[in-house]
Amino acid sequence: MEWEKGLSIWKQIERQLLRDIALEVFKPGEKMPTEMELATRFGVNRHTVRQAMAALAEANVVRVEQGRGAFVQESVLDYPVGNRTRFSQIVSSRHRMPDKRLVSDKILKASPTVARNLRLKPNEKVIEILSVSEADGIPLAVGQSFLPAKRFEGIVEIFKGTKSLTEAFREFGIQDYTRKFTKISAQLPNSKIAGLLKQQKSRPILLTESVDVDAAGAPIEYGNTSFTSDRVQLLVE
Amino acid sequence: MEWEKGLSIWKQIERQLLRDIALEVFKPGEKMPTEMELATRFGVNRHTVRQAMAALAEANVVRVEQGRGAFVQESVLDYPVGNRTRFSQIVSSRHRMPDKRLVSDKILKASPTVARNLRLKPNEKVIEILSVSEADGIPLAVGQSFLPAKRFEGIVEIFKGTKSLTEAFREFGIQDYTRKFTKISAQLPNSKIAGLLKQQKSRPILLTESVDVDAAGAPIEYGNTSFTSDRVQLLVE
DNA sequence: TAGAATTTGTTCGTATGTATG
DNA sequence: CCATACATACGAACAAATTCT
Repeated sequence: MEWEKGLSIWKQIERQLLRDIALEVFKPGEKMPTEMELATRFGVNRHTVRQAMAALAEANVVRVEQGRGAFVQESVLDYPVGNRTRFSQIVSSRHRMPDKRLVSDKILKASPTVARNLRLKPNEKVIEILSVSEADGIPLAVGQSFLPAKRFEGIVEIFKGTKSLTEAFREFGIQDYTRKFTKISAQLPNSKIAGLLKQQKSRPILLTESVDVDAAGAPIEYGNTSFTSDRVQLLVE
Repeated sequence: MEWEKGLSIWKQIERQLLRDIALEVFKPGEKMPTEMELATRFGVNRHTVRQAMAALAEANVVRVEQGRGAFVQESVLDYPVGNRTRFSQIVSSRHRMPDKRLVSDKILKASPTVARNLRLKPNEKVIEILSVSEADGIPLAVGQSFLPAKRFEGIVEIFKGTKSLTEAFREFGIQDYTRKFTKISAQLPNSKIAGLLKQQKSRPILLTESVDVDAAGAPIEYGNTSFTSDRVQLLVE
């Protein structure tokens, strides 16, 4: 590579790498060449490459993981958190194919937390639905939803067909519902969640805990959603 | 320990540990005894203790880290994210002593991101303020704020006295301001942030990116805040 | 910074009790 | 009474992450 005068070499390497990423020579999510490989390719010292990479990492273009390498950051999806959040609308408005895949469902007794949030008596029956939300086949979130079993008997069958809880609720006469609150925390995923999200166990997740209520204010869903922090960020407006 | 009939041993151990935590025999944030220690103390197999611990971890009472041990979860502070979030009000309303400590401040040229969010021309001067927010002397968040230097010349001195940006803004004639948006992501902290938050580098942080605007809609602050995910969760209502 | 020690995580296997039909 | 399934409990060995020396 020819060095341009008056511009530091690491800046020029940074620019070149930025071009390569823009042109998808290195694709989002993929591993970049090692620092040594890049150093030989550019004919410079490894530290010069490191300076360029540090700038890219600072600008959030790549993500460097000790012992594993550097990875091109995927473009993050802004996921609005509000009182009328609907997954399919959000994703398709970004020109991506949404899909919500049912992983498992069962009927069980409400734990104290679930009972409190759904305003049920302890040990009342609830439906637990585990699902994975994807865009273009890439998992974005894993949701664990709890619904009062008495009120929503048979909802799982409808959900399987429509792949949307909003639609399924409509079948039960709920035209509209709103988000009562959303609590957001950051955690490291357990093996199950990491597997479903197809991500490293060492990468953090955004965990939301939320309650949806019907027009009358009665809780209809309590859920935890685990978002991949590499591909999603939450947006409050 | 005497085993009660008709109740599985791991359930009884779970109850006992829960009592110990409630009575602060094991205090929030502290390390629990190792599984082996507990197993000998209760006179059972390590697996039996693990089952009890798994239940406590599931209920979010403890947090288990491979190679390190189990820790009692600290009570988390609900930090509201809205368009009128004020740090000192939030913390003191929870009966805790808020403090915002200035770490550093400098004047520098706006990076592209900063310029875009503050609606400045690239390379215009901005004030960068790095601060740590604490409650009862425990760090909760590290904030990096950028303000237009031209408009807020000398604000750092006022901030040093009042320890509140809200107050400092008032000195500049800004009676009221609102949050335009907040973007939330999860990351692992770099060494600097981890050090300021006094937390492990392997524990994730909640990172918010936000812009505040004055009554006329002009951006007055662009900032990134890193919250300890162990002691804070964000709340959207 | 290399290796030993510590601690939790996972996977075998075995045995026992309990509920169900 | 028997067969089956499931949860409980113990034991041993090894993997993986972290801390100590």
